[in-house]
Amino acid sequence: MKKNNAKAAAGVKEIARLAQVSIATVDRVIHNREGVSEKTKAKIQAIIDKLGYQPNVLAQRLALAARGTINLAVLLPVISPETEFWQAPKDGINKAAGEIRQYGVNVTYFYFDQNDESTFEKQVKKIIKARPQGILLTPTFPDPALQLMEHSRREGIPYVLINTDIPGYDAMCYIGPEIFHSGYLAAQLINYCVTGDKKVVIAKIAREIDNNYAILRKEEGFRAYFKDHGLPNGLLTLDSKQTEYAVASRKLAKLIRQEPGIGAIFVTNSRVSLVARYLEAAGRKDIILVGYDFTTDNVQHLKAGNIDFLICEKPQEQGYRGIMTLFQHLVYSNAIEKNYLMPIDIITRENYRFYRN
Amino acid sequence: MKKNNAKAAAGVKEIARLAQVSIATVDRVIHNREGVSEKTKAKIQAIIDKLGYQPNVLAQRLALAARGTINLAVLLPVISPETEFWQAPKDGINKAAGEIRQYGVNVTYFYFDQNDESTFEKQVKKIIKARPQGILLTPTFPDPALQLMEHSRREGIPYVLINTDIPGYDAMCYIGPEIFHSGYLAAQLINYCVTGDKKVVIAKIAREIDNNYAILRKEEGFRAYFKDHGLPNGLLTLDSKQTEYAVASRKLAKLIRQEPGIGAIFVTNSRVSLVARYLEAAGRKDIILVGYDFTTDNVQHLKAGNIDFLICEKPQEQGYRGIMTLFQHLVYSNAIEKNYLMPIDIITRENYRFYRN
DNA sequence: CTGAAAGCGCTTACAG
DNA sequence: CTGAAAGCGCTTACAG
Repeated sequence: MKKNNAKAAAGVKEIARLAQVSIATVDRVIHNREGVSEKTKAKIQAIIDKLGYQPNVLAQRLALAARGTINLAVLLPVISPETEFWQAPKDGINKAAGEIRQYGVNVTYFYFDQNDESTFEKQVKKIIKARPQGILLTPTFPDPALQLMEHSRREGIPYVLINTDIPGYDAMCYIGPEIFHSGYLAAQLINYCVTGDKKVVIAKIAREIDNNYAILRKEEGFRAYFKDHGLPNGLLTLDSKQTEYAVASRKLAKLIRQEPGIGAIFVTNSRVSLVARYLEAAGRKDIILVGYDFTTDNVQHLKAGNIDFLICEKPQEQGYRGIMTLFQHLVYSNAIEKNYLMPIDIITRENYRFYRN
Repeated sequence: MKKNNAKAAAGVKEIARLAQVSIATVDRVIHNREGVSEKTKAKIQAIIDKLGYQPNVLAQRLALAARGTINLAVLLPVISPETEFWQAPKDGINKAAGEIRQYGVNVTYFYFDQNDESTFEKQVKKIIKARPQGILLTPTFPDPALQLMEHSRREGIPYVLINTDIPGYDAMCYIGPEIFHSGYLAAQLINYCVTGDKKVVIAKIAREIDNNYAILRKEEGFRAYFKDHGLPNGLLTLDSKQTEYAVASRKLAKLIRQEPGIGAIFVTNSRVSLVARYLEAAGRKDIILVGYDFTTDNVQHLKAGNIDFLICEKPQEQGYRGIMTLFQHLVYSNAIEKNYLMPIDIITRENYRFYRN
């Protein structure tokens, strides 16, 4: 029977008593503030070290509550049925905001249209004007995003990127998946499920394919896996810049007609439900389908057996952690971890029930 | 641009001012304590409701720090190379203990030997004698575990079960996986990877197979899947009550020799590394291997390609959450969620790098 | 360079 | 039934 801790931890008062100084002076030493003689400082520091002093975070926060409000800006896509994915990060952000609201933290949302770069630019300008103390964003449009990040760096405003990184740019903090590996993993799963005589399709269904870094990078990872482990009987491509079911399904139908022996389809984003819907309608339960994100539609199709694997990277936690990172940095000067890579979760019909975003 | 919150939240002081009473009386109403006239109570409650008052948790906790120490008892297996799995829950418990230590919470460990029920019984007696305010345990041996739980129920001591539940017993709180589904999922994965002409092996390698509920229940889930979805060419069994490599591998070798056409092996616990080691030595990379837990050995074999899938149920989080549940119940009278089912995570060679226990 | 005092928002004896 | 006051451990003007 071992005790985990013995005596109650000593606080500033006890340190002050031992050093025969006031607690204000102790506080100065603890926070490395100016205006303490070397001698007193050394004496106090020695006692702190000896006692293994750990500040009471509760009391710290409570005392800090006296300080003014902290304003955080959040730049995300508007949430529509088509962008349901973003509800999850938003839920996480709201959860965090709720927890730290009582410490005087304000979270303000700035929404842009994923299909219109100019709305992103407009919101960037608004954020700059609002002068928040911290920023959470997803860099859907790299150019204006870089502009915001550069501005923040100059002004000393911390920011956090979620969901997607900007390749080649040394961002202050990224919280999200290693996208390349995410595609790599998708290929591994398919490789397990499909025999060597089958063809595999990479489907990219998005308005903006060519400058969507996430989609392109997932494809790279996917192709890399097959390059490393031997190719299936063929790697086909399906691109659709129109995201309506009618269009996407027509293209898909054509491809399947022209290319017999398709064993699996990998959809690089949450639009996998469109493909699922088509396969269901066409009665093609034999084709393995892998895609992204724990959205209502997708889970429905997973349940029905139309989707085999969903890959998901805890979007809610990304939002939550992003806000908390900013908060802890601003309030406690905690260092910001440059890269927090999320787990790449595999969801199937048999474990989705227990999944937590 | 929507604001998430407007004015700073009102506190007890403001409520007292508005109701023209003292904050002590406000406090009484907030906590539903005796000794407030109906009239005052109603007046104060109305103001609380109108303001949507939310207590400042920080201040609450800080004030509570004045109260005495809370003692929590933890009943877990001793950690040896063979039971490395338990390091993870312990890490989670230690993490939680560290966070709440400053609020006067003490965590005391009681260790038993997984292969010796009498050590479990002995520790149960010790715990009862120690009179902790809360208990965290894993019911490896159901009988003495039930004894402890019944005792706790009578005494009004909250307890939390982690990792394994006791079937048919209505425990106060269980934090862990739905074990049946865990086996079911394993079967699904194998079903994806193996063609119908192959045989599948269920390997149970443990000193105590017959009264190990977790192992039996996983097997049930595993078999149920194949019953629901059609059987492979044969479902074989490998039991070994000796957990040394020499013995287990000999049995395995014999089975593989006798039964050609084995396509996959499912190991119902973390001993999967023994099988991995054998398959590697025998050069049988063609056999799909599925097992449990993110231990050093297992991850090594995953990396090397000897294990295909590891199923893992966040053991660290189980420990962390278990302690936090007790803490929050004891300090804030938070209700205890009866069942907190952990996600059933799938780990492969391509995503283990990003996994967080 | 140092200290006394007020305050963060809540809880708790204690007094009436 | 109700209130004044002290205290949780820390931070911060302010005074010297």
